[in-house]
This record gives sequence, structure tokens and C-alpha cells, in this order.
Amino acid sequence: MSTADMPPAPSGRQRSDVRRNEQKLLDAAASVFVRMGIDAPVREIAAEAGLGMGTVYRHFPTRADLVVAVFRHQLDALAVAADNPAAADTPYEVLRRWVHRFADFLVTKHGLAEALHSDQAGFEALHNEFVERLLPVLDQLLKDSASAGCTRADVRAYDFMLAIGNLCIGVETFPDYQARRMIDLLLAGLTRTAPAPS
Amino acid sequence: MSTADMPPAPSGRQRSDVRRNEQKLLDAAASVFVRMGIDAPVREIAAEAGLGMGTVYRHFPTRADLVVAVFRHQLDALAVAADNPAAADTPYEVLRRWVHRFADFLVTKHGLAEALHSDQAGFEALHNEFVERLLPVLDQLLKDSASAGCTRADVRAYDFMLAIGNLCIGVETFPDYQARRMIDLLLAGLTRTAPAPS
Amino acid sequence: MSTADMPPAPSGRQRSDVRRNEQKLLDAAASVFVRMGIDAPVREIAAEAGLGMGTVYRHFPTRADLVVAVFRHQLDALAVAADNPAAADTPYEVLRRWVHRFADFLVTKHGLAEALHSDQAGFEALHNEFVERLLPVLDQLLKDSASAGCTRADVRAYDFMLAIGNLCIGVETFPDYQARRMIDLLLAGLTRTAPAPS
Amino acid sequence: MSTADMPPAPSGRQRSDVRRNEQKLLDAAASVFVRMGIDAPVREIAAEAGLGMGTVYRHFPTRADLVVAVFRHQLDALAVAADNPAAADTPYEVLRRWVHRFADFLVTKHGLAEALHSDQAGFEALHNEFVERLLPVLDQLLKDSASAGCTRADVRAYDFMLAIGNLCIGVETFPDYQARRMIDLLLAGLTRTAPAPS
DNA sequence: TATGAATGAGGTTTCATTCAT
DNA sequence: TATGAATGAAACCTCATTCAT
Repeated sequence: MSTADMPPAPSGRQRSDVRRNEQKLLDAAASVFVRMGIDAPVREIAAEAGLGMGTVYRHFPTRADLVVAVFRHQLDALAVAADNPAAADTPYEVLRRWVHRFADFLVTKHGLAEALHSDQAGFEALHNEFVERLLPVLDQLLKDSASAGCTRADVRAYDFMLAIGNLCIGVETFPDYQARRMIDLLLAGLTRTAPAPS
Repeated sequence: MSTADMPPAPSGRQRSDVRRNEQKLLDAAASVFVRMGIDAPVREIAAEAGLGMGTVYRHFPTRADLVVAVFRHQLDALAVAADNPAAADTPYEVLRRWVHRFADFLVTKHGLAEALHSDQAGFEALHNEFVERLLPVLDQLLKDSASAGCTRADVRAYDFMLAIGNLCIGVETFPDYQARRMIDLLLAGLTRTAPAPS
Repeated sequence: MSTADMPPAPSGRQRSDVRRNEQKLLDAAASVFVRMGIDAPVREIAAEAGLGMGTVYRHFPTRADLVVAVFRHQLDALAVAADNPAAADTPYEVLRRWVHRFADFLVTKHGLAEALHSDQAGFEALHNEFVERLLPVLDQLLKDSASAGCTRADVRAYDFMLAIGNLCIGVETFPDYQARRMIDLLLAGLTRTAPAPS
Repeated sequence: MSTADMPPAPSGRQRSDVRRNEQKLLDAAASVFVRMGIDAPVREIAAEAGLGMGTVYRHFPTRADLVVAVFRHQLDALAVAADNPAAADTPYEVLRRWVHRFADFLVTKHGLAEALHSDQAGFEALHNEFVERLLPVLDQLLKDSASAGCTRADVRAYDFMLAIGNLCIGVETFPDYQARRMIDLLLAGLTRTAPAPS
């Protein structure tokens, strides 16, 4: 009932062109966001994609839509990254590894950590996207680790997620800043603070 | 008889007005930076100060000059905040208190933590300002604490300072984010990781 | 069947509109340059053309581009003006007529002579344009006339061209100044100075 | 009645200070006009004179007043330059020498020739100044030379004066332009044109 | 009388967004 | 559906000019 009553017959080909364009735009935007920040001129993104500016607006009516789409796309990979626990690790090890994978993600997608705090359009949506996709994963990892007695139980996944993200900020602009060490410090702080080894 | 015995002084009153205006501008800029970010229109700052735009440029020829001035002004207070050690504390306690004072500073100067990472003009100068003023203080505190055996000695003050700053980011925009808890977590990670308390 | 056999052509109509706008801009700029000088506000030119300011910048990214374009367009006509020698004239007559045509050009394009000396952006380009287009023509005319024994051979076309241009300056602003008489005086000075009245 | 009822007694000293300042301003303006053109910022002139901006305005309420004053000052020297005819010269030689002296003046006061055509405030006054001071001198020289049969009688001093001025334009900006040759050409055109080849 | 701080109009340029083709 | 030309608001920065001291 849906596609049937459309004009001459859009033909699968056209539809796939459209999708191809959307992909081009996502890739282009990701790359441009890195190069020029999340406030990069729309024209720049269109040019990078080899498309017209109107096409950007057709696919992503607001900048927010584009921003979210760019990163949603990249979050998918991370959301499933906790699914293969690698068997014989302690829950803390699993948590630890995921956290660093998260940091990898933020750091390699240069500028993403900073972008999360942009006060521009799309900002809220972007944040929500992260929360929706990653918070459940991290929450589970924290709970597992706490249940196993490895780590504190009084740390909220939300705070922890933002903290990790924050610690990644500035890696690019301050080349001397070693975010990884600080992330490890945060992880260390998470471990059951020695109060009673016995 | 009149002008002859004056110093070159071009009327003391005027000079004090000028200084008053400079202060107005610093206050206005601090407030506007918070509201609109470090890239706020100059016109906005002028308006907030109740002065003309030209006056802003007279006092601070480049945006960098203004940005640096705004924060240098506020750093002075913090740089001396470690001078009154409050006697009977452990070095770790002193460190801990200063770190929270630093966080207070960043958080109450709403937006300042974010501003530290702006990739705009004045950015480098701002960063340098922080490094020059605060790094020595923090470095000393860390060393004292490590010497006393309270904390690790393998943490660089530079990383730690940026980390604290980073953890404060987003406090305003994500009201649910509890930066203080994360700072405490980082401080906890700093403590000599309970090799054997006994 | 449809798009396949078209060239890449992005709709011929659009392109012609674009060209029409460019022409509008050239006309508008020529007119405004006369009225307000070569430094006229871009906004003025846009208004005169009935277009937006952005459009000016799209077509002519720098002021120099616009300035040069305005006059290049008008130089074309002059560069070929020496091609129809009108048969039975002496080379000196031909030279004389072209010089006055050049002066006509400068004077009727009110303000152009002055514009040639603007120390603003685009100035060098404008001068070069004149040199490239007109100098060869004038040089040939001078040589022909000198070869025929009508005029001195020791006058450089470059100096002469600038001199003609200079003599046209002020025609508008000093209504009483009769540039033509001075041009004739210069031409008279060019003739083989009374070889031997004996 | 006039100076008598003034305040405490301005004292000759003060008056001479005022005059000294005026001279400072004239010198400074002349120098700045050369360096930055006739539209140079007022502040620049004040700075060059080592005085406040307000003082500039006190002495020369409009820019026109300053411009005129600067050049009037320099015209005085030229106006008398024809007074010492050096005895044994032909009137044409005297004319010729004065013309080159005029050109010297324009060329060495870099930018002055161009300034004569500025469409800015003070322009008309400047032009008038030249006319009033120099036209009588040049007119007399032309008449003397014509009376002696050296040169044409049908050339108006006004046109000739402007022509000389114009030919000096661009000497600075087009280093390759040899204004002197063109002035000589104009002078050559002035000579009784090859009496009659018949 | 001299000063120079303050003002703000006016120029430049950039881009987000619309819309005719 | 895709295009990119056009628009114009908005930011920047520079002085001419005023006026309190």
C-alpha cells in the first residue's frame, strides 16, 4: 500500500541511490566534523560528500539530525562491543577493557568527546543518543563487576560514562595530555578501596 | 604654578575611571562567556558592561587578550588558595581540599572548564595561563602527598590538572551529572593502592 | 532515456540566469565605481544590481576580482579599436584618433582614470589589465608613426599611456578643466619637433 | 576690547605654545599624509605630533582645515619661487624651470598630486588653495613666454597647471613611470608649433 | 587648553537556509 | 530528487568625533 501508489515507479535503483547519498553524507560529515568541528559550514559537508547543499537538507532537515545520525552510526559498533566477553576474564577486566574501547572510540573519532558538549543544535539529541545506546551496556558491566566484589557499587553508570568521555577531551589539542593514565586512575579509584583486605 | 609641579599624570580621576571600566569589562566578559561561550559576540560583552564596543577593543585589542585577562584575574585567587594549609591536615587532605577548591572555581565560573578547550583565538594563551599559575601549586601538593606516602608518585601534575578540569565539564549542561563524585573517584585512584594496609 | 543522454549540464536556464546576474553586477559596479569611487561599499553595488551582498562575493570573491572584471570588460572594445585604420590616414592621424578614443573611454567611464591610481586592493590587477590589453596597441601605433617620420621615436608607450590616463583625471571634479586641450598639447609635443624651420 | 577681558592673562608664552603646537601638527600631518595618504587616521597625526587628538580638532575643526593648512604652508615657498628669474634666461626657460620646480614639489611631497583629486572633505579647499596661490604665477610665466614668441598663447594657465599636476600622479605607485619625460613632452607641445612647414 | 577614553556608525565578510530549475 | 545561486542577518573591526576631566 505504501510504495505502490507512488509516481512512475521509483525503482529499487533510485532508492539505493538515495541510501548511497545518505551514507556519503554521513561519512563526509564525520570527516568534516573532525576537521572543522561540529559547527562546520554545511557547504563544507556537502562538498566533501560531492553533493549539493540542498541534498544535505533533504536528508537531514536540521543540523541536529545530521549530528545525531553521524554518531549513532558509530555507536552501533560500540554498543555490541561488550557482547563478546572473552570468557575467562574477571568482570572488572571486562569493564576495564570496554572502558578503554570507549575511550578509543572517542579519541580516534577525533573531536567527538568535545562535540558531546557543544551547546549547539543537536547537542541534546547527541547526548541522548549516547545515553540510550551505551548507558545500558556500561551499567551492566559496572553491576557485574560490583557483584563480583571487584568494584564499588556506589558509582552511577551515568556519571562514569560522562567522566570517561570528559577525560578524553583535549587529547588532540594538548598533545602532552595523557588521557589514558587518567582513565586508569579513575578505574583504580573504582576498585574496592582496600579498606579491609582480610 | 599649576601644571608645572604635577607629575606627567594625566588627571588621576580619569585613570581610575579607566580602571573601573576595565573591571566592568572583565566582569561582563566572564558573565557572557558563561552564558554564550567564549566566542560570544563582542557586542554582547560591551552591552553587558554598559559600554561601547570600541571600548572593548581599546582595552583588549584581540579576543585572546580579553579571554586571558578574564581568567587570569580569577586565577590569582586560586593560586594563593594553597598557602593556608590549615595546620594539622595530612598532605593528602590538603591536596584533596585544593582539588575541590579548584573544581569549585571551575564550576562556579560556569563554563570555564569548557572554555579551556575552545579551539579559538586566545585558547593557547588561556591554557598557558592555567599551566603557569596552577601547575606549580598542584605539583607541590602532589609531591608533598606522595612524599608522605599517602599517594602515588607516578602521576603527572599536568595530566591531573587537566583531568580535574575535564571532569568539571558538562556540570551545567547535564544537570544530572555529578562531577564531584567523579573527582573523588579520581582522588581515590590516586591513593596508594592498598598494597597491604596491615 | 531521460538524464542519461544529457551532458553533465546542470540545467541551461539556471546558468544563463547566473550569467545575467554577473552582467548586472558588472554594470552596477561600473556605475557605482563612478559615483562613489573604487572603494564603494559592496552593499552599494549589490543594491544597485538589485541583488544580495552574498551574490557579489559569490561572483567576485575579492574586490580586485570585481574591479578587474568591470574594466576588462570595457577594455575589450578599446583593444580592437585600432584595427580599422580607415585607409588613407597618416600613421600620426591614426595614433591621434586612437589616443582620443582612449581618452573618450576614460572620460565617459567617469572616474575610471582616477580609479587606476587607487591604492586599494585590485589596484595592481587593474593596472596590469590596462598594460596587457592596451600597451601593445599603443606601442604599435607609436612605432608606426615614428617610422613614418611623423613623431619622435624616443617616447615610451608606457609613459605615454599613463600620461594620457593622468591627463583625464579631474575632468569630472573640475568642470573647468579641459583635458582634451592638454592631450592635444601632449600630442603636439610628440611630433617631430620642427625639424628645421630654416 | 577683545583680548582685554579674557581670564587671567594668556601671557605671550601660552600663545607661543599654541603656535608651536600648530606647527607640530602641520609637520606631523605633512609627514603622515605622505606615509598613509590624505585619509590617514587622525589619531596617527596626533601621535606623530606627540599631542592629543582633541588638540588636533581644536586647531583644525575639520579635516579639510588641516589638509589645506598643511599644503598652504608648503605652497608659500613655491609661490615665491618665480620671483628670482635669474636674469639672462629666455621667458620659456624661466617657465620651464618653474614647471619642473612645481613638479619637484608635487613629487617630493609624496602623494600630494594624488591628494589634489581626493573626493574627500577638504578637497575643494585644497584645489582652491592651489589655484589662488599658483595660478597667478603660472599665468604670468605663460604670458611672458608667449609675448616673447616662444610659446603658444592659446593655452590656459588653469588647464596647464592641472595637467602638470596630473602628470605627476602615479610616480610613486608605478615606479617605472617617468613623469618628467611626459612633462617635457607637454612643454615641447607648448612651443610654437613648427611655425609653418609650407 | 590639552587629553585620550568612549562611542557607534559603517565597512567587510561568512554562512545557514530557501527555492527556482 | 538534486542542485547550487541567492539572500541577508550577524559578526568582526576601524576610526571620526565628542566630551568629561
